[in-house]
Amino acid sequence: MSQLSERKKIILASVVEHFIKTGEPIGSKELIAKTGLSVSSATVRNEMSELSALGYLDQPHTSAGRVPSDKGYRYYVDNLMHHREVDEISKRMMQAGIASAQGDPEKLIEHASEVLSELTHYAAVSTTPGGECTVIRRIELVPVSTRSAMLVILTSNGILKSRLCRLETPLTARICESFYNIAQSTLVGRQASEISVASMQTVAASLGSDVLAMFPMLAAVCELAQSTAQIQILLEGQSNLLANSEYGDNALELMNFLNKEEPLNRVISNSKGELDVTIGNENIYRQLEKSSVILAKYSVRGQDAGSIGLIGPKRMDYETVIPNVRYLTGLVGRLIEQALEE
Amino acid sequence: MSQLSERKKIILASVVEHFIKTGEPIGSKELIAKTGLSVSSATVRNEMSELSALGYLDQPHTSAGRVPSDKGYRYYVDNLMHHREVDEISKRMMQAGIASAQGDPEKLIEHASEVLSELTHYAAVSTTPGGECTVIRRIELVPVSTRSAMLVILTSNGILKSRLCRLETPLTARICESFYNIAQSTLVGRQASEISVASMQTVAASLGSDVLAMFPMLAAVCELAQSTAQIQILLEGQSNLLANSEYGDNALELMNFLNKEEPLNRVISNSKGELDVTIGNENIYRQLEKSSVILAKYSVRGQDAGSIGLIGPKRMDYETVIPNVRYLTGLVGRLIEQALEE
DNA sequence: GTTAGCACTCTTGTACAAGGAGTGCTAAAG
DNA sequence: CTTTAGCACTCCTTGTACAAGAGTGCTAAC
Repeated sequence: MSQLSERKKIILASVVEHFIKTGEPIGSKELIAKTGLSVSSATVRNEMSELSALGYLDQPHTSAGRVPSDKGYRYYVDNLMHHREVDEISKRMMQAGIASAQGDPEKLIEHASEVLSELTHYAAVSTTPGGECTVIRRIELVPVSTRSAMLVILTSNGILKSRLCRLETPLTARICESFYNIAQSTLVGRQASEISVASMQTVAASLGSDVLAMFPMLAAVCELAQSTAQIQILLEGQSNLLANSEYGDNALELMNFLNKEEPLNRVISNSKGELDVTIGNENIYRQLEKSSVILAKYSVRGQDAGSIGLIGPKRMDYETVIPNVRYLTGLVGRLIEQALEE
Repeated sequence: MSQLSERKKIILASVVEHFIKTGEPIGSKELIAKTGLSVSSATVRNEMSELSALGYLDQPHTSAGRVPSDKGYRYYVDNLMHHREVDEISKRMMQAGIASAQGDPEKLIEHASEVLSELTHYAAVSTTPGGECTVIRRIELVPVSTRSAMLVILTSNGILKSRLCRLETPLTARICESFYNIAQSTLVGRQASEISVASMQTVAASLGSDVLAMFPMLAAVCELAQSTAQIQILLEGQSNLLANSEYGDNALELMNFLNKEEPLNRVISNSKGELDVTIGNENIYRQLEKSSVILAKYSVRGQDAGSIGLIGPKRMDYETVIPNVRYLTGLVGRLIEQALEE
């Protein structure tokens, strides 16, 4: 299947690159001018005809030039494309863009998405670290007034969240201490996702008369724990997609699709390897049939922590964009690790 | 200037309402059918002709029907429109949408924007509370390990922010205490926006040899204070705008405009009254010439705290949308106040 | 295997006519 | 002075026709 003649490879690569650059089909004559092949246009036509028969090229209509099919893009990405070095300016931009958010992993990912979409002019998607492996590391309760307190929670992957908590009854020292005991014994060291309303009820049952005073705090800690476990999906720079004329009237449909949590979640979790490119109809959703999705995982301490990627038209500039995404995930992983050092 | 005959008012209102509903111009004949006016089409034509001369109506071309001009919309909004009651379902949706975020004013505003854009199918903009009047209410430092600590900051308007802070030297009890003293004496009670790198340097100067150990914390507290003072601008549901065909090719331009912080900021801060409608070219930016902006302020304890509003095509459904926005700002203000009660 | 030549196909742009919707004006009626 | 019928006029839209241009596929010769 990957046994294309050298010449076919040159022709296929040329069609893909031309289409990526211009968005226009290319004909046999123009292709010769571009590649410098020393054969006649008829020969190229024969080759293109075979490439069409093999499914690598499409024709918008009988007498237009050729454009790459999904299979053509796939072959290009897997076998023909050069992986460019990330240029210094882009590296700087990425570093500068996320440096300000060190110490807060969620902000870090947000900034990373922003800078990536700005750099590439496509839409960036990403997931914050979290999920199953998030463990509660620390819980603090700080009284603010007699009827309110700040609750702070820190997780193993460096996520820090806090919220104000209003109380039904005055906060006594005894209640405070009791809360600390509970936090220490039944919450710290646990997976954040385990801490549900149900598990709180077991705790509450053992409290006797303090249950009323404690209730708002337990509810708040529960909510807070869940929000740290919750992986957030970020979408940045969607408006970049509008500049791509291939979407035309489908732009609205695509936007609506991207703004729905659940399918987007499935798209992201569907990616397999370290870096994964999904082209057109390879996507599980019809709404992405005109798009390519590039997704790379960032890892923290050797574990997959989340993904950062791009969504754009199939004629994305793969050669420069893929290295960018790869570089960025590396950078993000390292920065999160740094923040976690003891 | 507002002295239009009753009949002219009926006609103007009818043109506006028809255009809001259908997006199409309306002619004299169809207008009679719609309004039930018992005059001939020629009479209506004369009236329309005068309304055009007065600048309330436009003609896309000589032989099309009439559409409202900016001035026509203005007259409609100011004098002709009915203010509908907010229906129960919408009220419920708004309440439900923001209830889950009580206790965190920023989340509250975010959810409010989401629910508003969902409800109206326009783009929602909003600003979080903050700005000049934000006063630091409380600062806490919680050691996590020898080399890191959590820093928590609470403001007068209920915003609670925290971040992890990495230290150069081990955290001793003395350093902790020293930090508390500084926080208590020079930070708490101050306006958050006053706390700049410069003001920190004055503090640092008085520290002697502890300055090195203290530096990361001071930098962090400074950054945190500034981020609480910083008003955030939220934009939600931009993709709703794509469904409005009047934008056509300008959709991209509009989106790009809306995604820039600074001009959007100016648009919002430009609103005057309690609730402000800006139509088409009344906007200070050309990019909004095809849009209307509705902005309402929410207030906390009698002070303006921020704005929530909508951006949509000029043919927005003002009658239902304006009451919605007004209701929502009321709700938001009350909820923030509740969270602040001692 | 390669190439020149040619008929064929399909898109794009222009031109033009027919049809329709709506106006503005005039002159007569209320 | 207001209202109305009537009519010519304008402009958009739709459909058709036609020519130009680009590119292909095929055939036959090299």
